[in-house]
Amino acid sequence: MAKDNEIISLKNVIEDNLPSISIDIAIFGFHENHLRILLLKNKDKESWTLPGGFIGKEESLEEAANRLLFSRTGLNNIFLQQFHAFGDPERTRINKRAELLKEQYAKDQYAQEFIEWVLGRFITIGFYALVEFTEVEPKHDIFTIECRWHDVQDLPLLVSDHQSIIETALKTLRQQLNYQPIGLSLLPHEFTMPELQRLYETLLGKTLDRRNFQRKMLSYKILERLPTKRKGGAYKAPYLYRFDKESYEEALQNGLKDLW
Amino acid sequence: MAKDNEIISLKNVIEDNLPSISIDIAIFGFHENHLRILLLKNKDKESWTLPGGFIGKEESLEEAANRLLFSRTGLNNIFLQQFHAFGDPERTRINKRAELLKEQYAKDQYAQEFIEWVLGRFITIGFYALVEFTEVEPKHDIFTIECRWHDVQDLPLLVSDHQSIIETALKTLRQQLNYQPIGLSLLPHEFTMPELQRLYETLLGKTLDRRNFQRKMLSYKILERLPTKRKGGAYKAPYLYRFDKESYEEALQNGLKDLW
DNA sequence: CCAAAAGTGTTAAGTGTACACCCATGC
DNA sequence: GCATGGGTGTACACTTAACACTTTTGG
Repeated sequence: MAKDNEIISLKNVIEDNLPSISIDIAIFGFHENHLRILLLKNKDKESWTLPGGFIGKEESLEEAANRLLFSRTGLNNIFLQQFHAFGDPERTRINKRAELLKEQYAKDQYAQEFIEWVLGRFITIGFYALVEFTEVEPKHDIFTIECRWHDVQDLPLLVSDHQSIIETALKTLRQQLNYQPIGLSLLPHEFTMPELQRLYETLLGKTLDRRNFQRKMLSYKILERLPTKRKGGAYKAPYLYRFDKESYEEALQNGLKDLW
Repeated sequence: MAKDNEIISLKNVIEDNLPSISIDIAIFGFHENHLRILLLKNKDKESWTLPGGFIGKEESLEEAANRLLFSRTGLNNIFLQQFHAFGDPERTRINKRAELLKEQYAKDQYAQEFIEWVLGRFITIGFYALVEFTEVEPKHDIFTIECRWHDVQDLPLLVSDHQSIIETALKTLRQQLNYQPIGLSLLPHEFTMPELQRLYETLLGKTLDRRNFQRKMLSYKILERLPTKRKGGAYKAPYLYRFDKESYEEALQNGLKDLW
């Protein structure tokens, strides 16, 4: 049975949001040389869902996306960008999440209204976000039972067209590698050159020459080499770097002369 | 006063389409070394509007965009691609088109319903289309009094955020020059190298070296030189070329190694 | 001292840029 | 023949790609 505040929030969903339109966000993080994506586990315990939600009647798309991103990660001021609208009429024809809710809240009038609303056709605006992996505190919502990272190479069963949304997001991410501050967004403030290289290699799906990578990266003049080195690891200690945000964004205006 | 079929069509607009979402299309053509865009003149005789419309309840975004494109140009199978969703809550706060209609159809119940519907907030999915200028037969709709080409360098007053939609479309067009069959879509089947160069120069907003342009273009192996030359003009007759569609699309997979 | 990783240097091959030259056409 | 535009060739600068060598660290 729904708790009071859940009932109220379900009722408000219809009143406060635009109909027929939703937002889904592919939230990417980078950890241990793997690109990860934040997913929510549905109550059916089988399928997973992209974080997402609806657009307030007085909210812009970007405001809504930032609000939704914050509610899953606890983060603000994150790189977030829309990349595609998904509007196949079949995409929300079967909505398992809502069907299950319908049974669960069978005696609840507001919930039933909500379920009818949410079972209708939706067009979703896909966003992708890039976050620093370690800063995220995943939080699931009332429709789901878990929120955690998945390797993009090893995705679980996803509802509706979310698999395809993720694939499009990844494709966009790769295409924009030289036009968006992707390194700055996915890595911690301080990182080593090999770490940056692993990120590029992961995103591009191929290995790069260590020496040429370093030279090219430095030639962009967007990195600041710090006096400290990373101690503790075996072998020679690598320098630490930090992005010079200003130079980075300036350089991205024309794109980092392509590329590998 | 509205004619019968207009009343019916207004009523059907609400019943047949998704609420809160629209489509606007920036239709580009290239003629006499100028990039043009197809615009509709509103009944106020002052402002212009992008071609657009709504999405049928069983239609995909692409189907809707193609239907709308056909209704303004008479063309099918045209290069058409979504590029951005515009969702500022202010963007449709003032809708002159609907306000004028409201007066005009004051005694008409269906029209009033329609006007209320259309005055609400809309999120619009922006598409851009590339057409062969000479093949288009511009047709205006019942909300407008004229449909004609405008030079993108010399745009008239536009409603709402349509100016900004056009600017975003142009920016996207330039960015995708090496990744989409833009030449093939905007030029006639047969064209000369200088004509192709003018197109690139216009899109990029800068002049290119004639000789290097030719060499680079030919190096892509996407052009077929025809035995005939363009007669009639003054001076030396240039060769005619035609895109090899298959090679072109294959080459675009990896992008035409950049670029000018 | 050795292995492994990081930093720097060198060079040949390839690409881009700027320009010189020749060809075709109309007047 | 000359002005104009179209087609081809070439030299040079610069970038890229491949690889050698040196330095640092833990064991």
